[in-house]
Amino acid sequence: MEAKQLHLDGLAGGLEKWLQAANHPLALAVTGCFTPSMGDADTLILSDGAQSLNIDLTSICPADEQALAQYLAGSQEKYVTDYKSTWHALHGRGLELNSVSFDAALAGYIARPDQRGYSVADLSQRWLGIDQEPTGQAEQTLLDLDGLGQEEASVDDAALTRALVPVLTGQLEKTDSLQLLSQLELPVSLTLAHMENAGIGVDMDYLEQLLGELDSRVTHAAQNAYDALGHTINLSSPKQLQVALFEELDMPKTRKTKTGYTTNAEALEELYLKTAHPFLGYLLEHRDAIKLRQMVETLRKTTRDDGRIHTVFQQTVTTTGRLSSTEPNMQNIPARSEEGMRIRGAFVPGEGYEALMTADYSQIEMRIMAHLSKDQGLIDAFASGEDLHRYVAALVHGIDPAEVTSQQRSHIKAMSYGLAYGLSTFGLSRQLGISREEAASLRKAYFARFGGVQEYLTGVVKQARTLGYTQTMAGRRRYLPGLNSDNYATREAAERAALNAPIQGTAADIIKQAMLNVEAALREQGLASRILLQVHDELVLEIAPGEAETVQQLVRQQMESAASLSVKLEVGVGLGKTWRDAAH
DNA sequence: AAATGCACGTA
DNA sequence: CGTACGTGCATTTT
Repeated sequence: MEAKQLHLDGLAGGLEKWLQAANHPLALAVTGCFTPSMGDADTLILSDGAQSLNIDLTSICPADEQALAQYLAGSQEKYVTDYKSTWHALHGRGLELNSVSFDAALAGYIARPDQRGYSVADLSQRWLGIDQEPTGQAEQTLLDLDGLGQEEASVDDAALTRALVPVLTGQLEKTDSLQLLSQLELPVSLTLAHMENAGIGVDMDYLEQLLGELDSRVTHAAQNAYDALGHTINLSSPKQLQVALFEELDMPKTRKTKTGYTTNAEALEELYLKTAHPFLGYLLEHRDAIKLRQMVETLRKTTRDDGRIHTVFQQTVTTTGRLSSTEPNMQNIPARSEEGMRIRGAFVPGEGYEALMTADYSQIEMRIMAHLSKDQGLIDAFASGEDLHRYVAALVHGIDPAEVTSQQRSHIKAMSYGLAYGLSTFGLSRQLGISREEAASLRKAYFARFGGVQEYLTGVVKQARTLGYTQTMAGRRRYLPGLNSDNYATREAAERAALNAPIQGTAADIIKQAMLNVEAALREQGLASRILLQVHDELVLEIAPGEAETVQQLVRQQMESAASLSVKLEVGVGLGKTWRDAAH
């Protein structure tokens, strides 16, 4: 773990000096105050249930310093890396702090999730019209634990944050978003802090063995590729590949990109069918192996001394309300290929735990579509208990579910999923390898049976054009100025985004609520099992000895009741010694 | 050193 | 001509 330093800046500068002198191990940064529901923006309130401490940040006195020192004395160590962690650092110790700039950052995000940049400087510029330093200044102030001259800048941050309070509060009220912030996002932030602090266990021996294997795969594939080509090139350079493929080997040209011709996997597969040149096979093998190798290496490097990976969940990044994950990204660990799944085998329960559990929503976006569209056919499809795509295919083709061929089922499956992100008949035909006419008639047949879905989708876009934004079930908005663009491509892209945002966003609302429910229920029942990861429609939990059965029931119950839709929410649960084994 | 483009992993 | 992301590498720009 990193060395701990204490840091209080801004209006608490007096405290900072005192605590530095006392060489206190806790890192803590407070720059300003934002309380959407209560006032007292100048007061720092620490409370752990047994006692609370109020400090007037505008007039720190020695008595305040004494009280805070006493208060902090028993707390466990934390470190601060950004606004969220500032907030987490306090909440993670069972304290409540009503008034840090993290709240302002989240409030700014809720007010306009389509815009990026939620530092105090960004927010002040946007909402107060105050041009401060270029972006990044505010974070640097927080991060610069040893910095000189930070006090003055920090005072500005604090003052700006306080000035933001009424503006952002008003904005949240105006957009009916205060509840979304206070009842969902701020509580979820605490859950995320717990998950990040917990991290996920890594089997380092397994990972290193995997790395060795992949290394040799990379080496062999590269050597074979060079032999097939007759000389060495940088296989990772699209530019050099283009020379080799389209000039030396004189292969047919692929789809154009801005800088030449694509060399992506799909195009290479096609070239292989046309030319059967062995170089292409080795190149694809090299691509695959080097990608996996690089990913394993990243995981190895980011595993901390405690043998665990502590990802960071970003809460103010996506336009739809989903989380994202960085350092490393734990939401794109391979799951589809057999080879890729081996990476999931590296994630294991840590000491004091006996298993990992995955719990994922089954077809949550289609269920949300059924609910939002009120399409009786789709609602019945889910109520029937029949396999969804088989059932839908049977209706579309007017046959018995038992007569549906596997191709019919897969085509309908692609069509259904495509609806949620505005897939065109052109795109559908390309994806399924059928003609545009066939794709168009499939779409027509589909909407003949599921007219409610079509009406819903066109209605979403129409409403978004009128209002300027879409909305999720929890009231999360996405603004789409592109809907009125003069540019055809821009407008079309905005329409697809408008189709997708309420569906993807509502799924995000639901799983966030589920995370709160699950965590609360685990705590309530005194269980030691805990949530480690969220992957959009899936939770990964670490299971304490003897708790598997109880937790399985609890998780399923809490996730299924996170929202009340006109179709049932179904949750699949898997248990295993590794993340791979816990998948199902 | 920073920005851009391509490729590719996830839901 | 398919929504939402993050990361790494090569290459280009500053």
